[in-house]
Formats: sequence, C-alpha cells, structure tokens
Amino acid sequence: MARPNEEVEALLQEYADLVAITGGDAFKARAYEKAARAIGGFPTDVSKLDVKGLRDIPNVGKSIAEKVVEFLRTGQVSDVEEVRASVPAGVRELLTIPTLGPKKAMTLYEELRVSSVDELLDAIHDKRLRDLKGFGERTEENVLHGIALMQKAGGRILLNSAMDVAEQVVAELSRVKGCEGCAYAGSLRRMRETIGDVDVLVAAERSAAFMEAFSGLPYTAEVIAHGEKKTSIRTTKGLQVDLRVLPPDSWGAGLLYFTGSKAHNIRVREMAIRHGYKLSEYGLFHAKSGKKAVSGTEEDIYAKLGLPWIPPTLREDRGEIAAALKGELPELIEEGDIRGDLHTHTDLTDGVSGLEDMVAAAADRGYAYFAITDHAPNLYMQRMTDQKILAQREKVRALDGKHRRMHVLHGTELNIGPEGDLDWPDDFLAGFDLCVASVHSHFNQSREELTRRLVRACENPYVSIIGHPTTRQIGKRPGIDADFDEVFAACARTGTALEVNSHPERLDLGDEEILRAKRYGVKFAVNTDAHSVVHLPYMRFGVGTAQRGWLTKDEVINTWPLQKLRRFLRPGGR
DNA sequence: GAAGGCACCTTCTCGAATATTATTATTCG
Repeated sequence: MARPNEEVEALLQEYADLVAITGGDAFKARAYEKAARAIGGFPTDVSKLDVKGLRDIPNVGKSIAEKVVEFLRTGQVSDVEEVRASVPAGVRELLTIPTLGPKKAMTLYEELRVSSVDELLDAIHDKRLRDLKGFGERTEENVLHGIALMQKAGGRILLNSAMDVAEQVVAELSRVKGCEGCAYAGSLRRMRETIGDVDVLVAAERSAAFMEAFSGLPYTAEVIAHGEKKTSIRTTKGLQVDLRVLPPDSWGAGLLYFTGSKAHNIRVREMAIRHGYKLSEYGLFHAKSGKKAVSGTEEDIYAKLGLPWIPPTLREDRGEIAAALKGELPELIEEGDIRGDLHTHTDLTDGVSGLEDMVAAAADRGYAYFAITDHAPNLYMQRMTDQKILAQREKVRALDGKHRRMHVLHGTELNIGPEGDLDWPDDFLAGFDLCVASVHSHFNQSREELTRRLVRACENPYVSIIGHPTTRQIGKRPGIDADFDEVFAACARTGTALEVNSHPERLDLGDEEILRAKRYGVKFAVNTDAHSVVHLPYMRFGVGTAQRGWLTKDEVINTWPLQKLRRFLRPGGR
C-alpha cells in the first residue's frame, strides 16, 4: 500500500530494533537503521531494482540488498522472521514509549515477561518494577507519562499516511465503470494534523461494483461493514476507511456533509433552517414542500444560504461563517503560490540526498529559489565544521541558476543553545544568505528560560526564521512550554519569520498557534525541512496547515519574489 | 552490517541529561 521503499524502510527499522533488543552488535543495528533511512529517502522505487541496483544505494551492501530482494519476492525475510519468533511484537512496541529503550524493554520482558503496553501498566500498578535493577520510582513516573502521551494520540495516524491510502483508493475507484465522481472527504480534506479514519465518496447511479472493488483491494485486511450505501474496511495497517456511494445529483450535499467538521455542519444547518430549508447529506430541501432546492455542488448549497464557497481547511467553526457573510474570508495561500523552500538538508549532515540531487528535484517542482540549510556545529552529532560549510557554499554558488534558472541560496539551520546562544559569531553568520534557528534539546527548561532563549534567537539580526518553533512531535512529544505570546511579539518586533514546518510528524507551528501568531502581525515561512528529495512534496501539508491558520500568501515570505525576500532576509532589512 | 583502504581488517556520530547507586547504564538528539 505504501511505497515499496517505505515498507522496506519499516522492515529494516524493525530488524534494527530487534537486534538492539536482543543485545546484538550495536553497530549492526545502526547499519540497518542507516540503510532503512537511505532506502526510505531514495527516489527510485526499490521494487524495480536488483541486488546490484540496490547496492548502489548508499549504506546498502550485499547482505541488506539480498534481504530486500528476498522481501520483495516472498513478502518476508527469514532472518527477520527468526528474531520475530523469539521476541513478541509487544516488546518492540515498548520502544515507542519515550524514555524506554531497548535495554529496559528487554529487562522487562526477561524478568517480568512483560510483552505489551497493557502488561507494563499492570506491572507498574502491582509495583513489580521496583524490584528490577536499574528501575526506580522516577522510571515508573516517566513511563506512565509516556504512555499517557501515546494514548492521547488515540489511534489517529499522521496526515501523509492517511493521504497515501486515500489517494490510492480514489485512484482505484475512479477506474470503476459508472464512476461520475470520486474524492476523499472528512478530516483529511480539512487537512487536520492527524486522521482517525478516511472517508471516500463516489458519485454513481449504482453502488454494487464500487463496494465489490473496495472490499477486494489488496490492502483490505477486514471488511467491517458491507451495505448498499456504505462499506467500511480496515487496511492491513489498521486504518479504517469508509466508502459511501451517492447518487450523482447528491454529490455536493454529500461532500459538504462528509467533509465536516461537525461543528461547521451544525452552523450551516442552522442557517438553512433560518432560510426556510432543511439540509441533509442528500441535498438542500424546502422545509414546507419537502422539494429539493439544490444538491449538485457545494457552491450551489452555500450560495442558496447567501454564502460563498468556504474552503474545507476553514470549516472548523472558528468564525468562517461570520467572515463569509461579511465577505471577509481570507484569500488563502495555495501550494502554487510557493516560490521556494527555505529549510532543507543534504547528506553533508543528516540528510540522505546529495546537494545536486536536492537542487535538481527542487527545480523540477518549479521553484524560483531554494535554500540549502544544513545543521551547524553545535549539533555535535552532525560534525559540521567551518571548512565543510564553506566548501558547500562554493558548490551552492556553482549550482545557482544551473537548473531551470532556479536561484540557490546558501543557509544553515542554527541550534538555539540553552542560553539562546547560536553556533557561529555574527561575522560568520553574515556570510549566509539566510539563517534558520531552531531548538533541538533542553526541552525541559523553565518557561522563563525557554521564552528568553527563543526571544534571544529572534533578536540576532542574522536569524530570519525560527524553525519548528514548538519542537513538538505529533504523538511523541509535546511542544516546549514557552510563553509563545512573548515569542510572537518578539518575532513581530525583530522581523523574524515563524516556520510552518511541513513534515507530517511536526506541522509546527500548528493551526492554532498560527492563528494566535497572526494577530501580532508576524510573517511566516512554510518549509519542508526535507532530509531527502522524497520529502520535498510534504509542502502540501505545510500549506494545508497554513490554510487552517487562515494565512494569505502575503503573510508567507516564501511566496514573495526573490528580491522582496532578499530584502526581508537582510539584517535590519525588515 | 557497510565502507574504505587493502585483499582482511578497522572504524563506524559525540556529548549531555537523567536515573541510578556500580564512580555506571541508558536514552536522546
């Protein structure tokens, strides 16, 4: 279902985890992790490659290439199956709890036979962890905290995973004979940051063929419900997908209804009643006669209620109806407005694609400009040096205008230290076209310290963008506890843009913070933070999030022409 | 297990933070 590269990545990562859990060679585990990342970020479909082609991927050698071939041919790998047999899947699940790593997970399994999150909760309640070597009261607290965090995400999945499934289902069903329309709706169409289940709509006179095709999709693991109007399945990855087939003339009403949000629908229905109508998923009807007024398109229905069409990303009952009535809906930013990506990495630090590949891929997306912003020296593990970044600058200059005349900017992603300090002195920073600055560690400082830290970074004249401002990771880690109102005010004062990071695990800032920040008159930059050419298309999720935050293109610096952008990037130029 | 220099052997993020009690082990970025 997912790209074969992603399936292979998941398999190799699983094997790496299992090697670590079973106390195997740490370097071997790391070798599998590196190969997993390289394959996940590799642009060519691995199922089209043989052993030789696979070995051309960096960090993939003979042994891993052969395992990949075995997997693609048979659907499994004997070495992986062997370890799977000795370690229950639930033990690996324990690794997803923050503060629990492979060593502690194995201790829990060997000493207490704990092999699931639920069993771990039981063990903690029975106070059985206390007797284990290396476990104490704080360990219990941290584990409980971590589990609570995971459960809050409550089975919802990330936007990109849901999108992959939805687009494949839509493509499949669009090919079925009699299909007059097919689209995904629900929270996915509204671009919410996590998705509970996927809703797909089909417009057709007869439903049977669609229900058949849907139930028979290769990644359908279980058919939950099978009826004339609605069929629900669960995919092999556990995601529920609902299909509804509507008569073609109910398309607009159905799309409106199933897109939601519930709160938005209630508002629209109330308006319908006030106008003497009744609105359902089948259409807008005259209340008295019961005759249908309109139902064909969303525009028709909104228009009858005196409203312009409202973009799905705004349908959250956050004032969109009042704004629409006043003719004050924002002219939302769209993906086509983006002229360049201002936060990306290469294999000089932790990316997996080379500089030239990144630049070529960006040019293929039609960008007018593109910034390379590899990590700076204070993120020690990336081993950046002055010499390396200056050598990269030479290469960047040579690539400027070489691909479809796209301008290439040389930047860096600085690390905001515990005191708000940055990696390089100002005279060195002056050599970059732009600097992104981000927090990467020390998340647990006090609110005052965190706030001061971010404000100090904003105040550096060479810092143009604060990267992933809250540093949250969806379902894994909450954002840092800074006083963001103070940070937003500092950004407005100093002319520092806030990033809307498009990576589906981040989406940072999120929609609600964008709405708050906007009120301070801050500018934004919608960036991908791509670590591979395959991440560049994540831009759509950042733009979707920006739309949910009611952003217009004027507020987003990377929709601007290069000259205007350069003025903004110049110290004191904002 | 991969990759580089060499034909088999060596190196492969590094440092901080945290929880633990062992002047240590584990996790994280």
